[in-house]
Amino acid sequence: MPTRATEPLYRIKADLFKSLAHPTRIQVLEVLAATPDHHAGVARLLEATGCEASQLSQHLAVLKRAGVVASVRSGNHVEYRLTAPVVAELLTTARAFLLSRLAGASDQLHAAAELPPLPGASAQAVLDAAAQQ
Amino acid sequence: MPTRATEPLYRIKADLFKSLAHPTRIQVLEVLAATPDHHAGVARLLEATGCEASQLSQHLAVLKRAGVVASVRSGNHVEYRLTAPVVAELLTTARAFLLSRLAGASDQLHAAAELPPLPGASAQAVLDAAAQQ
DNA sequence: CCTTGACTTGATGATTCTATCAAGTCGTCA
DNA sequence: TGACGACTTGATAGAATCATCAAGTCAAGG
Repeated sequence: MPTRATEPLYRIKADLFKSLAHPTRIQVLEVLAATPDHHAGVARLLEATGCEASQLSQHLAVLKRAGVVASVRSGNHVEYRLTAPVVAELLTTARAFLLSRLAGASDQLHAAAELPPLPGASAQAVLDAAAQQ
Repeated sequence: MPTRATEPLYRIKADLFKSLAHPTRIQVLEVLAATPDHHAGVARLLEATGCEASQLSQHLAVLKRAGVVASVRSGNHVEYRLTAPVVAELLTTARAFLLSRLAGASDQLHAAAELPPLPGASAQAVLDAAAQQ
């Protein structure tokens, strides 16, 4: 039970976003979301983030406390996994927003300059390009 | 241009989530997302959040810096709006996760106790009930 | 003009987060 | 069993965030 039942939803939601509000933790979730079964070992996360073991461990603890990931000990090492596929959706939605913001800003600039957008620089093109990774 | 182009995406994403990581800011976004055209005046936000004007203003500034909302001055008062509909989607996805977590926890408890779930307490039922608000 | 209302901006102490380093746990293998 | 590897936990100094209060801007209305 990661949260108290008596807390209002907007507070719980804020805590969820707070658990995502760090670059290293985003990197971790991106790695997990990128694997077919949404899990990975600590070693994999260590090399992906390039940070110190204890630091990674603390960030993983934050994600675990938030109920975003869960861990399983497998012999001498530990595997982490997303607790729900919708977590990956959260990341892709965030990316969609960021890309729409870039595209929107670009469109705004072009509109302000009263020039047609460059070929391959439209909002859709940006999204298409990004979809390839 | 809310962010530098040279920053890696995971850092930009973390900054986005950081801008959402406060109860008052979530309340603001919920109010905006709940209106048909995704905008509302400061007075409306003030009464919805119940916080002091200067405090609200600072939270609005955070959201604006993150590019999540934009403001328009209309005579003597100011209107805020979501910069993109996908922001609302971010909130509903977060809620979907929280609900799936509750439902999942409930299912786990039932499984652990080796008892059948109560009628109306399944994951789907929780989601259905929540969909009504 | 100048006052008043609606917001925003600045400054400051208190709380919370983060990175670093030391120490601890828990399996495995010699 | 006892040393090593893989992680986790604790402690602490430094950085960032937040709430509060004072002061500032800006557009109507008198």
